[in-house]
Amino acid sequence: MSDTRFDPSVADGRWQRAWAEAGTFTADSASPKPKSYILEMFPYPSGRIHMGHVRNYTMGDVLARYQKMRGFEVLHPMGWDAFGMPAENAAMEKGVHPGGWTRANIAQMKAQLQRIGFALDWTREFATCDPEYYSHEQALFLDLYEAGLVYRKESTVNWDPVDMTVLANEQVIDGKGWRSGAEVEKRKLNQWFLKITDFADDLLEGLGSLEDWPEKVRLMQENWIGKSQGLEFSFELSKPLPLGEGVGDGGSTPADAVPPPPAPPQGEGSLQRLAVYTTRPDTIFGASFCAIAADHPIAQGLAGDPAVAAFIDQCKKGATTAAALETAEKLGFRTPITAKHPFTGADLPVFIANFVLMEYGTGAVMGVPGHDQRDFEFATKYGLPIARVVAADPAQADAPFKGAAEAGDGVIVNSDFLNGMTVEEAKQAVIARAESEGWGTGKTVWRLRDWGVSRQRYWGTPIPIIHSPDHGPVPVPRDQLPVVLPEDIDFSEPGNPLDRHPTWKHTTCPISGKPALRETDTLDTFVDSSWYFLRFASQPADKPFDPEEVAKWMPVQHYIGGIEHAILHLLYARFWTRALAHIGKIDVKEPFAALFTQGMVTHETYSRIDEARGVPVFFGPEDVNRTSEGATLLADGAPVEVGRVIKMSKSKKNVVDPDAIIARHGADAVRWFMLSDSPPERDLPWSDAGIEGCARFVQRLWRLFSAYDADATGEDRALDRKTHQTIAAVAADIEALGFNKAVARIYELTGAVEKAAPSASRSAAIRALVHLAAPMMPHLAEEAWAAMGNTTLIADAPWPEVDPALLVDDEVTIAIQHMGKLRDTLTAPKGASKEDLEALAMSSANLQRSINGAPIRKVIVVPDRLVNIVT
RNA sequence: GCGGGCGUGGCGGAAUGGUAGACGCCGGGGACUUAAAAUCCCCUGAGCUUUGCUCGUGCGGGUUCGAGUCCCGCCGCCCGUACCA
Repeated sequence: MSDTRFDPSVADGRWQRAWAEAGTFTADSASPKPKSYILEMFPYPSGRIHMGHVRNYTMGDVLARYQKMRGFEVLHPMGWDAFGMPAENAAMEKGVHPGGWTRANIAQMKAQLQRIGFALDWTREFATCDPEYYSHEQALFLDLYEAGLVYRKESTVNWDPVDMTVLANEQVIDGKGWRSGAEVEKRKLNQWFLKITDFADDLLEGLGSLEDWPEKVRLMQENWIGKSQGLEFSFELSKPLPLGEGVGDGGSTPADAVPPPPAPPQGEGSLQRLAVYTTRPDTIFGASFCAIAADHPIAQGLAGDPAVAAFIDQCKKGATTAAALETAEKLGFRTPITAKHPFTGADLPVFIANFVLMEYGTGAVMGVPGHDQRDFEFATKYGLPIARVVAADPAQADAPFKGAAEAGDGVIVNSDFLNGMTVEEAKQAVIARAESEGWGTGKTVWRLRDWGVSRQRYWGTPIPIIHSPDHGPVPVPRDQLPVVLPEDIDFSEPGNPLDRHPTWKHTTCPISGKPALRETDTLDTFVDSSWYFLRFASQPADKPFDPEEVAKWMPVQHYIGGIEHAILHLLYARFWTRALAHIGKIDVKEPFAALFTQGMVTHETYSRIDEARGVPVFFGPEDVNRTSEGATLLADGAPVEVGRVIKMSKSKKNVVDPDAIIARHGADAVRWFMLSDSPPERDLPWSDAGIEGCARFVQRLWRLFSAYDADATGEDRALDRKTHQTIAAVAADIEALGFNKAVARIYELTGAVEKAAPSASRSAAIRALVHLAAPMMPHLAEEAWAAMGNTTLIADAPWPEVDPALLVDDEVTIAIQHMGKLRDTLTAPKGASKEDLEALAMSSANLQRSINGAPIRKVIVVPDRLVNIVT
């Protein structure tokens, strides 16, 4: 070892080739070893790997390499979530083919990933746009279709009339299409849906078993599923209402389509009853009005009145953000209709109200101002009675309200037969009464909607359905799969190119043989990512996966990705896994045993205010000279404002390109930086000083490794202890995903070894350090391992054994306190008796000075830790 | 509004109720060098009457021999979100 510098530009490539040639990270499902499946969320092939990817995959890589060293057969695959809109946008803007654009991006990003030296099993790589992948997806879709989990229905979508395309909710900005800027229209289209609601209860219940998921994600999913229990019942209306035009379901999109609300019971050509849903049937005696949504059939029926129509219009204009809703005023329109209270017979006024949503429950509510804050505000504004029906105790039955509704628990008052019951008892009593008298039923309502999977786009998995003139929608026969996307495609006009293609959609009915049309919609890309982890585990040619192979690897032991997928992707994958289990394809319900959501990579921003326009102009870090005092622009040497540390984004120009950093400092320095300092779930602020420090440490370790002397003799017990304690601690930290702490331990041991005199212990410590560094800085570790004369790969080496006897020190530092304040520290033998420790403490001059002769009332001794004297 | 998270040096952050600030970055001083880079050593929470003492983990209380950690009440920031009946 004569080289004084570690040269990553040579070493990185050397070891990356060595791993590839040896198949070091190829997972063998036939291995007798215990299995470990480590997975990071696969990337969309946008064209470039960014720092967020690097951080995400580095964490998974450390786990994968560590698990391998611990004797597991590790599956750590990588692939590409390759369908989706950006490819079509590129096709429209640059005239390239979406497939070609995607393939080129994949090639580029794969090369980038390989330069970072990730321990990936590239033999299992696939892209979701491979016909080999999506053909199996089509087969699974048909399996679910046959199991009755797929259905078709008319649903409203956001339609961009200029681009002639459907927009997701996120693509509608202020009511206009994000690309065209055109006013978005509501359109009704026949769309395919997956029955995720069949699994709502199971998906909710399953969250309880996911102990290694972040509490936050479980709560988000719980809220999204949104289970509530209550009573659905109907009021008799004072006068029948003629049915008007425009009765239909509310606005919705493919992503969260809304089934038509249960139609209120109807008389002949009229509405005689008003159905409402409440989670507080116990408060029914407090109802003083009813409120219906602006698009409720009754409101629509009254829309012939210009005043009603105007009010409905006003409701639709309201803002939808949470912040806006919070301050939005409750608005109502009093209709001439009244509703008869089922117990008191009182006539309650029926309002059209802006705070009632057609999409939830029945689109109508009973208003109980005393015990619902919205109803309280509404009643206050429109002078409606506010009755108390729940009180802290019966004596408070007529206590006044203090400016707000009381939604809490208590005892029922002013409520006839419910008086004296608890809230819970009264709920049950009212539901029982309603059911026995036939005017209502107990009901569970879910927020979760069925999953609309139709997309009017080219670059996705074709939905394997044929629309027959005689037999309606018919599944494509299995022997005709896959339905492959046509290559000759024209993006020169707006709209779905599949629909416009001259021949593709023309086929024959599988039943009658008569001419028929293919479904031209493609599947939501979330379908692609709902089962890719199964395909990684097993990829036979003739079917989506082999259940026995899948069983060897699943569930994923560590799933790592961004919090932005907390709901949709993770819920859909959980649903899809359950659906496959439901039809007997697999024997696992929860795909991801543990989930980890990593923080973002952030960077400070550099900007100047453009005087003319009054807006900030941002500069990239490469154009700025940053010192500890501030920052100046390289171009003119004048200062720029150093802004907050925020997520890297192109618009703020605070992006750092991984390739440039790797070229400069090597893969290991970047990997080390990704693991250092910040806890992995928190944001990681990128800084030049930080990466330079990491690059320095790589060299510092290299110098230490270069000083390795296999023949050194002599024992250094203290260093042996430090070594073994560090091995154990780093292992525990990695297993807990506390990478920043593992990094700190390695720094500590490095410092200790550097200071130690040559000995066999020191050489052993250096060997241990090479192993500890191997999962994090694999290129450096391999280079050092080879230089030490090994002909094997350290990636294949076992994690060092720990001698338990060396984990405990034989001397400990005892804190000497007086009244809980530190007065001295003394060393004592490990395991010294309480009496000895007390005597030792009393010998401390500092302690005696502090006590100053005061009588000792109590002595607290914590063995091996401290002595506290109380006076 | 609701739900979740966070608040510790100049910065990122450590700390099973038991020595607050591990480790890294920045900064200061020194060694080596003709010089620079690289490297190495020392210092680096504030203050004071400096063998030591006082203060100090967002604020105010409490529990405890002992609180960054537990409890109660506030404040601030971040993320999520659904006026869900």
